[in-house]
Amino acid sequence: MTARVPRGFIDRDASDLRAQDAMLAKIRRVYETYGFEPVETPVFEYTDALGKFLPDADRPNEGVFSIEDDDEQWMSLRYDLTAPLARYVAENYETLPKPYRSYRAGYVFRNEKPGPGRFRQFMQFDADIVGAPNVSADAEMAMMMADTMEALGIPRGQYVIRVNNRKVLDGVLEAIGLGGDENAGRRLTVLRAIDKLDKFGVEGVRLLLGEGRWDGGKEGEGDFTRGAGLDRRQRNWLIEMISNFQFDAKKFRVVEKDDIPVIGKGGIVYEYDTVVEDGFDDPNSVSRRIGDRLAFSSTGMDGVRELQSISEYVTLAGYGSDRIRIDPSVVRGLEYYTGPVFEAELLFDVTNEKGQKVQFGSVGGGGRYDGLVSRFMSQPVPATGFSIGVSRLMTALKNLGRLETSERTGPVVVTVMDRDRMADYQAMATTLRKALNTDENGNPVAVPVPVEVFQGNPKQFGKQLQYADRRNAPCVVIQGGDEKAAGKVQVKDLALGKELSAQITDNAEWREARAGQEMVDEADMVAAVRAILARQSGERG
RNA sequence: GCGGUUGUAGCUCAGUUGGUUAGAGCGUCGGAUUGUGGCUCCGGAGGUCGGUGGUUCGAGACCACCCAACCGUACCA
Repeated sequence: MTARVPRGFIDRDASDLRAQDAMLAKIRRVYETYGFEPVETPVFEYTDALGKFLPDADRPNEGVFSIEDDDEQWMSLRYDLTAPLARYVAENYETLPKPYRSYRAGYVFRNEKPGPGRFRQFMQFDADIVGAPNVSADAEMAMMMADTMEALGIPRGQYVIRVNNRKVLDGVLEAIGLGGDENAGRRLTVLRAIDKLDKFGVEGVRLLLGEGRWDGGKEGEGDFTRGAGLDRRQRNWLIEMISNFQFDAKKFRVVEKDDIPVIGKGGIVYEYDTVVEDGFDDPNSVSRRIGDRLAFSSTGMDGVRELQSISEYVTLAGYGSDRIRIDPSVVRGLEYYTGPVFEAELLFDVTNEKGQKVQFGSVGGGGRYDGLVSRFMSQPVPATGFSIGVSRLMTALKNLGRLETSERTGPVVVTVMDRDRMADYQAMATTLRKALNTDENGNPVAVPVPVEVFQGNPKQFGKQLQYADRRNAPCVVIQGGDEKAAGKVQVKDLALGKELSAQITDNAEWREARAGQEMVDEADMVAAVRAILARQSGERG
C-alpha cells in the first residue's frame, strides 16, 4: 500500500497556510470596508439546487462530485459559491436586509482533469450584493475588486479589471445574423472562440470563428478544433469589435494599433475591404458602424448604455482605465450571467520553476446574475457579485514576491538531560510559556511564542539539538545534573551558535566550545530567554 | 475526450548492439561523539526497473495492450 494523495488534490504545509491566512485577512478587510458581512454555507447542496442535473438523464453532471442520499436525493459538492448563496438567500429571504451584502471564503470542488495550477479542490473568496438592480452595484463590484488587488500588494498597472456586458455580445451576435434559437449552438461556439483571445491571439480566434484550428500550429498537426463557420464579413465585424475598440464614457472609438489595450497582442491588420463592402471608405467611421449594428438590437443598446453608466461611475470615483477598463472581448462563463461581467486579470509575466514564461491571466471574475435566486422564488431577485480564485492568486503573489512567507520562529525547546526529571522540565516549560506569552498587564501577546519540552527519545542529547535546529528554534534550555546541583540553567542561542560555528572546522573543538551558550541562575531563566528572543528579532528587522 | 512525449530508489538521473547480483549523487537512518546543532569520515535501509502478456537460452532494454504523469487541445457550470 503506497501513501498517495488523490489526483488533483494537494496537501498544504504550515507556511502555505499562514500565507493564505494573511492573504484572506487582507481581502476580508477590503470587503468589510464596503459593508459586506460573512456567511457560510455547507460544502454539500442538493444537486438540483446547484442546477447540475443533466437535462436528459436523471443523474448529475459528471463534473460535480455527487452522492445519492438514502432518500434517493442527489447531493453534490458545490462547484462554486454563487449557486449556494442563491439558495441561502432564497431560503432566508424574509429575514435578510435587502440589498444583502455578503462575502464568504470556502473550498469548491470540480471533478475535472487537473492540470498545472488547476485542482479538483480549491478555494474561492466571493462577494455579492443581492437585491440591487442598478448597474451602480456592478460598478461598485468592479471598484472593490480593484481595491482588493491593490490591498494584496499588486501595483497599479500590473492588473486590470476588465468589464463587458453580456447584452452587448448578444446584440453583436444578433447584428451579424446569429440571433434566434436555431443559432444557439453557433453563438456558443463564437463566444468560446472570443474567450480564447488571450490564449491564441487574434489570428487564432479568426481561425476558430471560421473553419477551425489545428493545435499543432499548422494544418494537419495535432488536434483539429472545428470553427464556427462564419463568413469573412461576420468574422471581421467580430474581430474588429474585440480587438480594435475600447470604450469610454461617450462612445466606442478606434484606437491606434500600437495602443491596443491588454488584449490582442500584436493587433490585427485592418481589413479595409469589409469597410468598403459596407459602403464606408473611411476607417474612422468604423466606430459608427458598430453603433449602427448594435442599433438593430435593443438588447445590445441596453448593454452599451449600461457600460456607459458603469464607465461614468468608476471614472467619477477616480478609477481610471489603468484600473477598470471596458473590454468587449470579456466573455466570462456561459451560463447564468445576464448583464455586466468582469474579470480581474494580472498583466505581469512570471517565470515558473521550469524557466518558462507564463502569463497568469484571470484570477477572478463575476457579473450580474439576475435569474439565479429567482429560480427558488416567485419573484425576480437581481444580484451581482464576483469571485476570487484564492489559490491561483496566491501563486501569482508568490511570484510577485508579495506573499508573506517569512519563516516563523520555532519553539523554545526545553531539553531533557535526565529522564527521571521530566516533571522539572515540564515545569520549566510552563514557566517560560506563561511568561513569554503574556505582557505586563497579563494580556496575550500578539504573536505567540511556542515553548515545548523535547518529547522524543532523550537518550542522545545531540538529537535534541538537531531537532531544535530543524524546528528553527531560537534557543534551547539545558539543565543537567551539574547545573541542577548549582541551581543554574544553560540557555543556548542557536542562531549565535551557528554563526560562531562558521569559524570552527574541528568537531571536538566545536563541541567543546558550546557556542552561544550561557549559564544563568534558575531565577534568571526567563530573562535570559527573553534577551535571546529580543536579540534575534532585532537582527531580523 | 483527442494528439504528442515520458515512466529505473523519497528526489535528480546513469544503465553499452538484449548478457551474471540494476548503479551514482542528494536526501534519510545509524555510528565515529553514552552532556551539545554545523563540517568531515564510516556504515545501513530503501527497487516486483509503471502493470500485464509476448518474443528469447536470457528482457530494465525489443513487441502488444493497459495504467499514470507531463505538454498541447477540448470541456470548465
